[in-house]
Amino acid sequence: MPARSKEEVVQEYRVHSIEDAAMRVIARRGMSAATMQEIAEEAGVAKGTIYLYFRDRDELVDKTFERAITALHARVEAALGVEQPFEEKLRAILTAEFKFFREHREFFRLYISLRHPEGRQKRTCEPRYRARIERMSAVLQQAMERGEIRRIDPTRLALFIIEGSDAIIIERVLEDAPPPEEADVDLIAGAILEGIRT
Amino acid sequence: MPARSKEEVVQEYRVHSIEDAAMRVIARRGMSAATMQEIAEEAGVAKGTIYLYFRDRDELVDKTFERAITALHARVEAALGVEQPFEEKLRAILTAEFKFFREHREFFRLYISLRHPEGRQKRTCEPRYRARIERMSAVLQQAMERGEIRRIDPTRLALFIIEGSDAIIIERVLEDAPPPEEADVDLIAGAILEGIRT
DNA sequence: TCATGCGCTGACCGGGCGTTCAGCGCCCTG
DNA sequence: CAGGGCGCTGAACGCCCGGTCAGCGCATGA
Repeated sequence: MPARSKEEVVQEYRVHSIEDAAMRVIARRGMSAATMQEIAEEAGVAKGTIYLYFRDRDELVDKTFERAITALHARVEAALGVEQPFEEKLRAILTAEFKFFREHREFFRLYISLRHPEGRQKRTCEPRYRARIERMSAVLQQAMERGEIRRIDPTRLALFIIEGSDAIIIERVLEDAPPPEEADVDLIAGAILEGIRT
Repeated sequence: MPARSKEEVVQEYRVHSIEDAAMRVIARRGMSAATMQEIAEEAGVAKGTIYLYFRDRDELVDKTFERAITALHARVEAALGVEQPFEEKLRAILTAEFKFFREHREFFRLYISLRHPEGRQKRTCEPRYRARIERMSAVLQQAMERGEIRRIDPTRLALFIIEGSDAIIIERVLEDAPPPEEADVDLIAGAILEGIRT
């Protein structure tokens, strides 16, 4: 039983094509230099067509970000087991994020641009980013309650870990031949768990 | 003996006024929404006047960033003693950066925007940012040679620490009543030196 | 095969912004 | 006090880009 009519399938296909095109153009031109014209060309449609599926440029960018970061959240959530020691959870999160950005290299610039929104454009983007922090914060808090890690302001700590890791993830995206993922996961997990003092 | 003539003094004053105005406007509007018109009004001059002192918008933004980040580097350098244990160096760097961004709150948005440049605009900005990483990397490397901290890829580690700290610094700028600076310095230094495992 | 309409197109519009430059007035000098 | 030039001004210019819409052609169904 096809719950979705043929029209809906076509519609969804178009929407996704355009979002994918937007992501690629933003990745290579940057957020502010990405024009509707170029996005349309990249998607193989006319400029006007985009406006049949998205109200305006903001909505297109918003929805594109939304879809990607929802996928990222899902990936992280799927990697997290229920009864896992903290170290495994941390490594699972990092590994999931590394893998996600390896498979979606085009996403990184959109992500960079929308973490700290400039003008308006905070409808969906910034809350979604904050949700990443809050998720990590919750994991940290749970580990503190279990006595696995020291008691430290979990939100601050989450911010520190996420942004530090993101910096390494972005660096990897820009590198021609990044080191193996386990090496960077070990580096981060080791530094944050054991500290760097000898 | 005035090495600088009156004209030079006036010129420098104008240049600085305009740069300061640019920084304030970028802080409140965001990089892409900051117009030459508004920067001119903020500086109390006509739009055309800006072009007597800067070739174009890019040069203005560039020079503004340059001046601020040079001041930041100087502040960090001044805070670093020669023969200091690593922990003190790390705390000195963090404290200097916290203090700098507290006194130059307007700088943070320019800093965010130019860390990862979009189009061209990499003449001075990105290298200056990389220099921050390299400076931290050098401090880490020295500490490794002295056996104060474990041997870990110093550039990666520097990236992790700087970006993690920057995230907290930016968070503080956006907070109405941030916690005492020592609290956040302790958090970062503690987490990175001793780790968070109990 | 023809009529219908729906989805797509892309030329066009309007506004905004960076950049220019002709002129104005103030200061400095003789 | 008169003349000149230098620094500043802001109206005007042109480009660029987001957004629109009249019309075209293809698929569909009779």
